[in-house]
Amino acid sequence: MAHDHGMPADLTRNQELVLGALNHAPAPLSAYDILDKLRSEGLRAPLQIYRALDKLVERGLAHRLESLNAFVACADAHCHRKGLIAFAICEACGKVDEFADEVIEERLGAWAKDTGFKTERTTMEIRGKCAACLKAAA
Amino acid sequence: MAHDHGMPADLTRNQELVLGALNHAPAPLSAYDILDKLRSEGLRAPLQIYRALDKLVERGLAHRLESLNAFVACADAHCHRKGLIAFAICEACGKVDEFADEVIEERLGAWAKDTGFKTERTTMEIRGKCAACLKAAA
DNA sequence: GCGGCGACGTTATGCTATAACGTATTCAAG
DNA sequence: CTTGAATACGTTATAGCATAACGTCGCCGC
Repeated sequence: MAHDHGMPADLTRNQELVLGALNHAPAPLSAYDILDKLRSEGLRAPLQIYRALDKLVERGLAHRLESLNAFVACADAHCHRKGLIAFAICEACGKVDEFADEVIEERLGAWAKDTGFKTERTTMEIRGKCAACLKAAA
Repeated sequence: MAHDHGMPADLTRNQELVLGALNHAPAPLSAYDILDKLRSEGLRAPLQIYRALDKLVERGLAHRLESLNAFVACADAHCHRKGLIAFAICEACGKVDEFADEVIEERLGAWAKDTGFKTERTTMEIRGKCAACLKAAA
């Protein structure tokens, strides 16, 4: 497959459009960025975007990056990755790398257990420069 | 000391006021929350708050919580904690617990080394319910 | 003195997100 | 069939978060 943008079949039109926009973007998009890309499709209001994003995030098809107030498509289009996901965000090119680490997850779990905290959601975001940009700058 | 709010002596008036507001708050405050608390001191514009916050965060006296768009005083008023800090935010009472974990730091460092990513800043925020609130709800 | 620097104050503006309302569609139970 | 719940939709208005751009002031070293 040259371009794997397979999406679940049961998305609504708006959800499909929003996910499509995220899939084709090389970097995270804000809700308003997405709106601008989709005006030609008839979308007009921020709420149309936010509502679609809520569903997509809920289903694990997209992620919200808290430190950017922006969104990305899930790196793995097929499976909803379980557990904690970390994001590495390049401040030069904007690309986002997504990874999981069981050890980190286990450490956070241990901390929660020790303190009696009930975790509902965890965000981990690393800002910096990716290898490609470092190389290009050298 | 009953109430340890010792601050560095070289803060400007605005920085002192803002840090004071954060120190006395039981939960994170948004910049506008702070502004409202400080109107009686003569502060009027958001920028006055944001400028002070920038400096405080830069010096490690306060932290920004990305997932809340809000700020807290550093839990340890004296030393600027080094390295990565994780925040556990209770969605019931708003309290924030701040902790560090070398293992996590080491794992992220290893990931960065492997992929050639140069980390500049990391945010880790856990949302959930604290032990006290869980107990109260039971 | 003077020039650089950093903090300050003010106005205006831009970006991010949600409230509140009503409508359209689907679908299953009665 | 039809009625009611559930869900998505569209629109307008508004709330909440953050910064641009300008000029001023006071400090300090030269």
